[in-house]
Amino acid sequence: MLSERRLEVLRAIVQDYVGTEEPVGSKALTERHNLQVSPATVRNDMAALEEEGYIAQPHTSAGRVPTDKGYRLFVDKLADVKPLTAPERRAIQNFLDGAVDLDDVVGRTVRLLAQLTRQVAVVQYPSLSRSTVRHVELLSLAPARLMLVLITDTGRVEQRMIDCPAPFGETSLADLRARLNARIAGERFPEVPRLVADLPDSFDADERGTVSTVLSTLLETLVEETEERLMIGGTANLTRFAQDFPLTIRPVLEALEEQVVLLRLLGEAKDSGMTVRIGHENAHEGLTSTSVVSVGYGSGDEAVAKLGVVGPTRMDYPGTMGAVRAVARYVGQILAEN
Amino acid sequence: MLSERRLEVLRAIVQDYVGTEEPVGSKALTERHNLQVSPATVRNDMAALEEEGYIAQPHTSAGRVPTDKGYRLFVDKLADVKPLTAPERRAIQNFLDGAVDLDDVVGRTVRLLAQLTRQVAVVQYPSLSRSTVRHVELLSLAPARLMLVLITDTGRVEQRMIDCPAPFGETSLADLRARLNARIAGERFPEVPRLVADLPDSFDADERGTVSTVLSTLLETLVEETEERLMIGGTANLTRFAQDFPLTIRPVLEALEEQVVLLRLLGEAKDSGMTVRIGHENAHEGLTSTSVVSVGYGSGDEAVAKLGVVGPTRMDYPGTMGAVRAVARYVGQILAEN
DNA sequence: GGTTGGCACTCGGAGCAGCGGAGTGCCAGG
DNA sequence: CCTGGCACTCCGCTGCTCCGAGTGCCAACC
Repeated sequence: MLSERRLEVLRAIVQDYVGTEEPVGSKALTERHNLQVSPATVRNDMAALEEEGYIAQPHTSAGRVPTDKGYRLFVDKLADVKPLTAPERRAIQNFLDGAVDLDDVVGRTVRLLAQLTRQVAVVQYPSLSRSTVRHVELLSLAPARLMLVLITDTGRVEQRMIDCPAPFGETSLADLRARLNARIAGERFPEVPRLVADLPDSFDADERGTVSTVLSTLLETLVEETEERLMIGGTANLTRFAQDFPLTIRPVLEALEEQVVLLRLLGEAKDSGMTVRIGHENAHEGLTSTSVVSVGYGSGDEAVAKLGVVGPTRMDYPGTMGAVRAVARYVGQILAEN
Repeated sequence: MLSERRLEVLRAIVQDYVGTEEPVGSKALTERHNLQVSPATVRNDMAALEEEGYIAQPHTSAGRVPTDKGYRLFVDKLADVKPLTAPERRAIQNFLDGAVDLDDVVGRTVRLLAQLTRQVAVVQYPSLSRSTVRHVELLSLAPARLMLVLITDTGRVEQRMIDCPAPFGETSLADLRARLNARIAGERFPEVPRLVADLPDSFDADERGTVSTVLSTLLETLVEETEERLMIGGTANLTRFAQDFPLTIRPVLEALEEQVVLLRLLGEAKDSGMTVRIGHENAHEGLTSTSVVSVGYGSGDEAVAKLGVVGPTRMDYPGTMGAVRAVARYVGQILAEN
């Protein structure tokens, strides 16, 4: 177990390094933090911390830099989430309140988060599987062509084109629409398959094909990979880390373009509470020198989706965590109002 | 007027520079293109081209590089749009055919375009003002809370929350919904304001307030800045130009994050035919060292929106133009099928 | 007049040496 | 266990030379 002072030294190293972006030496440490001990003592502590793998030196005669393990310890034990200032909170509120629909909410959230943290922001749309059905609409576009529109309590709208095996009359359509809504409106999505299973039986044989097609399209929207959507922003912030550039930034940009990667990233995070994944803790190899701070958000107690930021492992964790948590809270409120 | 051979020299310079990314000298030119003249002659031609402002040298003793004006001449006079290969066209078709809804179409198009051109792709959603109304849906969420859902012939779906001045009954709602659709379904959006202007008059006084609110929300969706949406992708391609990095890439990324900037950029392009804006021809200052190749796409003759790519002025114009045109065509087809 | 080879000149970039300074590890003394 | 002192390491900056690609110009040629 590390002594209290050594932890303090680690904390100081992390803070300084995050601030200056340069390896920090023993002398600078004693000057900027009043550790009440001499540089020589700090050097001994540093040697111990390095021994344990919490810090490392890039070159033999350079200062120390925290390792992933060091950041881990910092986040777990040494960092307090930094609450936002009152003006910041007001700004969030004002900015989000102007949103006109879900796309707008998500879009604004991304921009907001990117601006607050000065990092890349990722916001997931509310998951269908954790929402309830608000309404199902069926429109006839052509004699044998329907459009299915699905609306959730979180404001998400999904649409699908349907080619029917046979023409489907207006009255039958109204009938199907009514019965569908009667069964599933207000219900949670995972329940839907069970609730509609026997619906085709109550239709005439010549309509049953179309009804089945509609239902299978409906069910597909729930399992498909398109079920989960997300939006990212603030990629320009990546350019703030000018050192060894293309090498660092490129794999990150590539990873960010892969929705699948991002979804998996968010999926790995805990459902409740904030998750911080540091450097190599991220499975994707393009993201081994980045950290991901994410948290679930939702209108009620339960999270309907996640949001977070992606940044260099050398990031201001307390501040970032504070911003992420605050934004998630406000987004939850906005969703609840709708 | 420049002689035939000098134009040929300019073409060769552009092609070489685009290929090698390095200033091209007179000797290299004569070797790689069979110009049938000696380096000395080419030097004279180069001096003339430089005099006219088509090329420039980065440093006194370096090769020549095309200027924006040089690229302009190249694109206008010297370049043929390069058609895609048959496999490429098949790939496009296959890739786009799997789309399930409009978001998916746009998303796939962005990825496709980014991959084909190896540049940043921008795709605008079909503009509301150039679409026709397919259906308007009104849902009651709470006694005095409605949701308006607007569906266009291009598959776009817009939603808005509406707070009513007074509770609005189910039958009145059905009535309003029916009348709204009767009036505007199948009509072009710009006609809508005219078509619904007198609608409140036919309702009872106590309902008129809500009807007006609904209508004004409907009309707002048409003028709002959110009317135009777009999606971008392929930003990782920016990292391919490793030289003088952060300086180049950052303003571009920043510009790309500003939807407004991008919309203006696409808006400046011609409605029909392909538009190429080179370097300083772009108003936005972050984009003065990039070129934008854009074209309208649509299900019929008329363009409903635009798509394009953003890349360095040093880009393969024939290839890029070919890819952009081809993708626009296929997207138009897909939209027409829905 | 346009084209060509020759030639002197320019200048950026690679390669190398020197050195200054920040930082370290270790040791002896408090 | 802490501290000051000291020798050592090594990164990175500066200044230097040298090389070569590329140019402009000129005289000769067709």
